Amino acid sequence: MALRVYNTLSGEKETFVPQTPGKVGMYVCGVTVYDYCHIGHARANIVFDIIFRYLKYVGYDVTYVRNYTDIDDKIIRRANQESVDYRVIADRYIKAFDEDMERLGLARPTVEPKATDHIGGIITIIETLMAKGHAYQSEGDVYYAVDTFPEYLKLSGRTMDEMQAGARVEVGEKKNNPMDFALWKSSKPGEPSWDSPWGKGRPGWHIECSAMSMEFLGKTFDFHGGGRDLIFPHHENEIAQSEAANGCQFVRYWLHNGFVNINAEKMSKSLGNFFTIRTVLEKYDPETLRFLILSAHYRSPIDFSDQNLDEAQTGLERMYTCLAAVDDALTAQPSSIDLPAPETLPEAGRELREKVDQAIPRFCEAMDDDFNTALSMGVLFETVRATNRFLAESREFGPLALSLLARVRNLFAEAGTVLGLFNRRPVEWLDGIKSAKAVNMSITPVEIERLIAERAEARTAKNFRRGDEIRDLLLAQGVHLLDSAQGTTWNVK
RNA sequence: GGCGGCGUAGCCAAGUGGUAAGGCAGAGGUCUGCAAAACCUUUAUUCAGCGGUUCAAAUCCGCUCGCCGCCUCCA
Repeated sequence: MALRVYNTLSGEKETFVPQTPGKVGMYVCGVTVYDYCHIGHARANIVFDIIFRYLKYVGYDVTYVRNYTDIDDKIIRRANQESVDYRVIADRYIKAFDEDMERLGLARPTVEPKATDHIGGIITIIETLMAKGHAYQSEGDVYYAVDTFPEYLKLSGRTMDEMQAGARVEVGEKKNNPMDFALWKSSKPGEPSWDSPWGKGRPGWHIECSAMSMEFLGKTFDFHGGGRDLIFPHHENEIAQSEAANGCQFVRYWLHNGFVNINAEKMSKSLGNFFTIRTVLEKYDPETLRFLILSAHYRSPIDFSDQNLDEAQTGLERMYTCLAAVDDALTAQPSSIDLPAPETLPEAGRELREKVDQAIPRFCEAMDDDFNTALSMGVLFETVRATNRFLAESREFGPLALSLLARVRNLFAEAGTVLGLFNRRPVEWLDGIKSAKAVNMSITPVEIERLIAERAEARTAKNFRRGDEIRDLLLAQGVHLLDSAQGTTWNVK
């Protein structure tokens, strides 16, 4: 089954054929580093992290480039506000971004270039564009003349007329056409600047991506990704620059992720309705956030709320609880060889074996269909149910059963390398969730343990009334007791 | 105003022509001294509404209603 991806350029799902067999070049627009990242950034980065991981998983040699935009108006403004060099701001938020992505469990891209390290390449492209008549100088600035590129707006599928109809047309006296955009901006005194054939200045926003992608991936490469909101103008302008300069196709498959919404509205800085990644991670586990993001298709909008995060956590707990039980069965078994002779699997076992046999193929089939993570997680949940059933119906496990459970464990580990989940030992993850919940309780774990001990004595003495009193008392505090043959443990509701 | 997308159970969500995955929540049951977890059963004759095409539509077409996005920095 071949990988099929939705290409924004064609508006259709297409079978992916790499430019060079066995290799993939992929560029994703990173962040402008002037503030902490919010959940929208988390989604974009997680989505492309999964795509990166899956491409590697199916055997491609992937070169993944994700840039930092470290020079920009907003960075300069922020630097002025704090009266520091722009570099201080850029470096601070690059560090913050790296920390956030690390906590979210993102795989490191192959290259993470900074715009300011590629000024030379940027200038070269602008010179080429000027030489070819696609750009013109105007009062120290250099603009791209969109009229010279007939295919302009092919990505967003609109026409110049449609774009301008009703749109606020800012009259840029410096521009020949209001739709023209800056390739190079002259700098005001005191602003960061680089020398160029057009005087001191800095690059426009779009040109850096053309320069960096060409540097690391060549003139034509396979995937270019980013949020939907980058389609216009950013990606449209990148196409105009790169294709006009190089005279060949820029990107073969354009991928765009959907937004994170708050109450059905786009989360954004300008609306002020955003949550930073670090704020969310104070309360929720990184894998929980990842789970929530993976539970919807990457192109659909996703609503962000505590309720959705809570549900995601419950769902992940279900998976981890199952894996913990599998680990238990796998390690708690006597290693002696005098286990029951070659057993035949009970019905639940045969059903599980069937699920296990199909799990990875079905998982891949889902991922092959434009990275359908929501469907792929459905496959995992079905495996969880079959596993739990088998566990619940088996008293003891023979070699056949144990090898089946080991396969369950392996398939989750395998799917986990693609989804970026199940990185922790199940019991550890569950303990982490438990203690996070316990923070909000009015009772300490020590007290809970003491009450459990008292209850155990009462129960031994068949004093169930006292035992139940203690259970109810703890329940009132949100503590559930779990009795088992091994003793009593507790969990937080 | 122009262009585009979406509307699937109480909630989240997959499904783009063949008769509705999965998760959460709910109900009943098994297990348990009682619970919890787990398991079993159950919860949309129906996919915003109305019409059309087809042997067959949530899936294609048209219209209506509602929500959202882009057209300006934005993941």
